[in-house]
Amino acid sequence: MTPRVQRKQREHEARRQEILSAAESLFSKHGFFKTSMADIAINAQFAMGTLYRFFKNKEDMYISLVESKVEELERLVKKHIAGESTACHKIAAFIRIKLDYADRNRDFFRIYVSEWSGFEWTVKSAFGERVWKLYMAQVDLVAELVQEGIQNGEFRDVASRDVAFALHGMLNSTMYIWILQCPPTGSLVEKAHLIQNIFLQGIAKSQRDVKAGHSAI
Amino acid sequence: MTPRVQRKQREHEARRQEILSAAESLFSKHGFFKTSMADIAINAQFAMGTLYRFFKNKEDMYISLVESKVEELERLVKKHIAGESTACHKIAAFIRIKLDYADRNRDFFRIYVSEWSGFEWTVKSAFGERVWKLYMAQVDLVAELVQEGIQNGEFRDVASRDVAFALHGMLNSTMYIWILQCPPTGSLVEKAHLIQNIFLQGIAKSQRDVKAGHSAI
Amino acid sequence: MTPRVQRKQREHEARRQEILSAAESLFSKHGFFKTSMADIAINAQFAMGTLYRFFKNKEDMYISLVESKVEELERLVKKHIAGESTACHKIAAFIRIKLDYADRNRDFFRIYVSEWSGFEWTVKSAFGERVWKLYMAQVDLVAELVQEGIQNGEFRDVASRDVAFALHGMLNSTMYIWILQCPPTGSLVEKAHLIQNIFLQGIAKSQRDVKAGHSAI
Amino acid sequence: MTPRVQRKQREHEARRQEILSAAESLFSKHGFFKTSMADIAINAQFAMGTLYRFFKNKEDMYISLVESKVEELERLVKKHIAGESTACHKIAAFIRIKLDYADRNRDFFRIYVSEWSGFEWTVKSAFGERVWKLYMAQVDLVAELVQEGIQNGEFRDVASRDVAFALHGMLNSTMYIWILQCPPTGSLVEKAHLIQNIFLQGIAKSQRDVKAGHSAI
DNA sequence: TATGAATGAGAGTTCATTCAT
DNA sequence: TATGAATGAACTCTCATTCAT
Repeated sequence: MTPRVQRKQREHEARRQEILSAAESLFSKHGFFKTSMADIAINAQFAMGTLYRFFKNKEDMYISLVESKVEELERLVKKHIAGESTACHKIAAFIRIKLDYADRNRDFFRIYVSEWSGFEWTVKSAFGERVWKLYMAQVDLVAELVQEGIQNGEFRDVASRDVAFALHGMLNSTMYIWILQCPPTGSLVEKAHLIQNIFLQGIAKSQRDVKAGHSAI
Repeated sequence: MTPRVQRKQREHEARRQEILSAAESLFSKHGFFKTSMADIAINAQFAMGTLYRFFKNKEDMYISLVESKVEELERLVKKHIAGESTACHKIAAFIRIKLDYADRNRDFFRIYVSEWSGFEWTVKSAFGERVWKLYMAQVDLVAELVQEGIQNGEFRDVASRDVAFALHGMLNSTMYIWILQCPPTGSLVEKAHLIQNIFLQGIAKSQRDVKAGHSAI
Repeated sequence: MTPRVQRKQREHEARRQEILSAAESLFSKHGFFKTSMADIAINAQFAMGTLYRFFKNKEDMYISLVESKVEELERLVKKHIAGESTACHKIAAFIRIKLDYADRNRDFFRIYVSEWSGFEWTVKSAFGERVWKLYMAQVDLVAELVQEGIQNGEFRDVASRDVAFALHGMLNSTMYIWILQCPPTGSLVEKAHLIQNIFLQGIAKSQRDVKAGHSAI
Repeated sequence: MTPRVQRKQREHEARRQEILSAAESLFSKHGFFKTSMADIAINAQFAMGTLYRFFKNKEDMYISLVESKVEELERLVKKHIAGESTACHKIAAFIRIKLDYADRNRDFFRIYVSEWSGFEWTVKSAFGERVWKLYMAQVDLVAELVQEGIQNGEFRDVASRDVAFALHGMLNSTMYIWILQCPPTGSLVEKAHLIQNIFLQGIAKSQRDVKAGHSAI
């Protein structure tokens, strides 16, 4: 009986992915609110009722979608960082991987970016919290790498968490404008060098501090 | 008769602001879709029909709100930048002013940040385009300052527009997490130095290029 | 003081007519429900509140409009019929006058025709009854003429009221299609002969009865 | 599976008819605008949303209602006319059938008559055009019969289309007053003879033309 | 007396979710 | 287990009418 059960589970998972895939395409095009369950059902070629066998409700489906992708990204990031030696290289790898992943998951990242700096209703709701934690895990990962670099003497003494947020912002906005381009020009990974340079030089041990912006506003 | 008409106009404008203020508070808390016109009417202490004397529809109200604030910000930015000499100082001022403005307009910036990297439906719609242009004007302003700095020899030769986007991303994400804090700790302007340092050092003429992240992913 | 009061009354009546004229144009174009009081106010160049000084409400205005025109028509009809000798000639005059009046009051007759075989809500309502009675007065007038003709031996013995309704139907449908023509071709009075001929020959003393339509349906 | 699908379709059609029936009753009593979708839903014993599974919107429902009935009438008319020999008999049959149908579809004909000489908004709208064409098809049918009669020497040389309109007007107004009677007295078909006589004698080859109504108005 | 901004009930329509089949 | 018709609350927006000025 076990192999039978296994097959069932595999099929279940396959269906779930089909639904998520249809949802991803629609959410990315129209956003959460302008996408209806009926649309998703039609796109996924399932009956509306069936969607509710896989997801508690629309919000759950949305969160599950984001969650699964962010988890995949997290796995990728961790795997590649492990192979790098210095904090500098690790962060460079992080930047590269994230942009590459966005490159290959345009639809999803349209959602991701909106979401990241987006819907408070999500952040606050019980479900949203799950995604929020995943986001924070990424920020914390970078923050740790920065900390590591500070201790190694690679970077100067900066507020690691703030700096981590700044990096995420740079990545998001870079991804964002690239995603908005209707026929995407070039690949997103090409931008990796720029971000790496700004960020790593920006927090590198500097011979002299930048002196700017001291007049009251 | 003219003074009478003037008073009417003043009162009209005052009411409009009351409505926008109520809308700002609600949109910032619940987002565009989860805020109903009825909610706004109650909050603004007007009848629902009255809202439609001031705004064509819900979207128009939302866009008007964003537009007016972004325009105000733009005016502030331009005014303060004019007083600075080098590109470096100008950008530093830009960073400081934007964070300070967010500091003083928490509700609005919750909307702003969501919006910025957000709703495609807004970007695409006729109204949204107006706001989108204002956003882009800000990006272009920074891009020009960067260009100026490159020519002055303050910065190295970077893609000014990409770099401008990166800065906006940093600012947005910094503002975002600060805004999310429920009892806001400290002031947002305190973060200005960090952003200034990362960004300006990040694009400064470097004695040595950063060498990182060349392994294939 | 009396002349002053008279002038006031004259002015009042003039304003009333201006409003009715604006209303006529709009009601005829869009119908009762699709015409708003705001539209009428703008068209009449009065403030909305002013309309309510002249008419109790929208329905009252509508009914007043129909009433005044139908009364005018009734006066015209009575005046011209008085000059004719036989029932035949009187009915012919009736037909001619009505078509001529429609010819010169296109806007109104668009309303009239809709109304005649139209809104039961009007017929049933307290106001509608006033108009309904005016309509019936016209039918009764024709019925009396027919009766007169029967007694004179001009017409055969028909149910005068039913026949009167039939004539009104013919007139209305003839007016209706003519009114619908967007650039009106020819004049409506030209159709008078046809109607006169059909109707008067139709109820004339016939040498032989029409034999038709006796099979069960 | 086919029988199952068939049953579903039957049930679907049955529900559609239930809704149309409720709508017919309400539209006929209160007219299009004074009948709300909520009223119809309650009367049809369905939820409001359900109505929209069967009809795109309120207008579509209304038009569908009129259309289906008018089409049924058209089929009936064509069937019965086919069995008659002379133009005279055919027109007599047309009159009889239409009055009989109105007799048996009081509610609907209250709508029909209003509609016929009524709502321009309907005539102009995309949907209304469909109904308008059906009306015109009926007029054209009669016009052709008249033409036939003229060529056969049954009728004198009249403008067939104008005459067809006149007949429709007679029928409509006859139906109209009968429908308005609150407890209906007698049957409507009884009036058929009168209309037949007036119309057929009215356009019959006359030994002498009617001479009337030549004085200027 | 004339104004027109304010009102708020009520309209048509949508859509996440349920449940009998 | 899968279905999709049915649900009905909630939405945005309209407009006849009122009333303070």
